[in-house]
Amino acid sequence: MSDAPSRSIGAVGTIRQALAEQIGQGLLPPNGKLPAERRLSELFDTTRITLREALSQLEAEGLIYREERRGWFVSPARVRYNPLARTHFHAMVEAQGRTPATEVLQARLVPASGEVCALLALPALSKVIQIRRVRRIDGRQVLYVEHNLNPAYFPGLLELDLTRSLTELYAGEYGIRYGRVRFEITPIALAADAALALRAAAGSPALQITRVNRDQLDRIIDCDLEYWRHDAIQVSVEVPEQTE
Amino acid sequence: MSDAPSRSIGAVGTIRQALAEQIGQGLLPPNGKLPAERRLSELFDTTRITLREALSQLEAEGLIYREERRGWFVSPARVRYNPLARTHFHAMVEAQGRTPATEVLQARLVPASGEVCALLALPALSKVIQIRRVRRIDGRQVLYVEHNLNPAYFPGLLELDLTRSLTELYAGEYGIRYGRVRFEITPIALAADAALALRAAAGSPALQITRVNRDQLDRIIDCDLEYWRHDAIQVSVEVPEQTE
DNA sequence: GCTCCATTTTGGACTAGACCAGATTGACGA
DNA sequence: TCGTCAATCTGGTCTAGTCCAAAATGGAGC
Repeated sequence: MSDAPSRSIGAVGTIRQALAEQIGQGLLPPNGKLPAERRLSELFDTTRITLREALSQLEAEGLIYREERRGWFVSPARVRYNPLARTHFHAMVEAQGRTPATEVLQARLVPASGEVCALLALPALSKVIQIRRVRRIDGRQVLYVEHNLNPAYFPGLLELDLTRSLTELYAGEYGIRYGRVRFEITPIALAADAALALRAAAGSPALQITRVNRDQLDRIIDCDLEYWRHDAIQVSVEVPEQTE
Repeated sequence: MSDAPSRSIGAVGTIRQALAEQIGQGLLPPNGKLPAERRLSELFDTTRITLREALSQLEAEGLIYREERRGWFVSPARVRYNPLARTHFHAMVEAQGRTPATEVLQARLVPASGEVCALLALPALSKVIQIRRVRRIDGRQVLYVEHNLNPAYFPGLLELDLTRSLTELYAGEYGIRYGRVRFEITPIALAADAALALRAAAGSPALQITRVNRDQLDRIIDCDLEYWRHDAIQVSVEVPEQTE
């Protein structure tokens, strides 16, 4: 898009371009594993440190990703995500020709953290229903979510099948539909717990999306703390209509 | 927020925590420069490579940032940014008690790129008014923007003072106000041109925000390609009201 | 065919340097 | 006082390894 730098790009740049080109040509399929670091460093006739520097840059660009102690893989295309849309994860992913999956890690009633109390506008030390889940796209863990529900609106929810979409549960069991939404997006590094769930290295680049959801009566019903692998999504917000 | 890992965190982790703690305590002021890498590596009794690994992690977390060949600095607090709001950059920054500044790099009539044509819904090879600017907060370059305006709506704009807010120019000179907005947020690595303008290293983590703006008559008037230093902002979207 | 265990492979972390080029700085002269 | 230039400092890049622990693998035994 701009003029090419005339000066040499160095070994790291060479490796980066070579791998990027191979990926672009489709020679390395999405989610395919790259050769071992040692093998690649031989291939490019360099040290592992230099090679890893190049891999890190490709990771930052979102072309490849790493699974902790498991190796490097080619990033599939990003999924478009509109936090304002009321469709649930499965519908959104399937609409884009991909295969979603959800795994429940924990579901329990706990004292809310200070942050969550503030988001839900609850008094200090309130209890909330906390649900932790990992979401996959085409088998790859891309999203770690912590849902925090105001228990007043969802009696007996912990007895239900939480593998189902929460959106469906809300509507089917409680007659609650999503209304207004507020959300915040912050680029961060993955903390240990989220990293573990995503099979990523702690400190990996990620996108934190915090949502506060209201129902059709404008009551705050829950908040989600989402942690996305940074190469997995493209947030796309289209406001249907805007009133003055 | 979760249980601490019991196993040793290693040298990198130790350095990370030590620096994070010093920054948290305010011993290193925002935008203050860290000691030279060699000095820090002596201080922590390790090699520069290991030290740089720790600095990179802190960079990923958004605690520190780097200026190309100039050193490492402490990141100031993030600025909240609502891409749906119609306030301009200066107003937004000042409202948060910070000092904004804008610099115009280029302003000219050029053939639009394919991407820009698509965003503006213009036929191929259309000309657009391209304005490239760098925005600062408290002296630090945080945003590189490329505005692309449909020239049909802005005759003679290139003769005007472009240091002023575009929002003001639109309203004052052309009677055009912002209406509906669509935007996309993607975590990327900085390309060479944006990196240069932001005094960052090419490949640094960044947030790309692409906006397509319409006026009060719902005509597409321009699109912005924004590149933010990833530690500088927190995107915060509050939808005022939502119609079905 | 399946489980379990030992071996091998692989990524994670770290050491101890070197060389280069851009940025900073301070001394010198106009 | 100010601008120029040279010395110095500093980050950017790279070499050539080592040690460790987790993951993958493949074979033995049931």
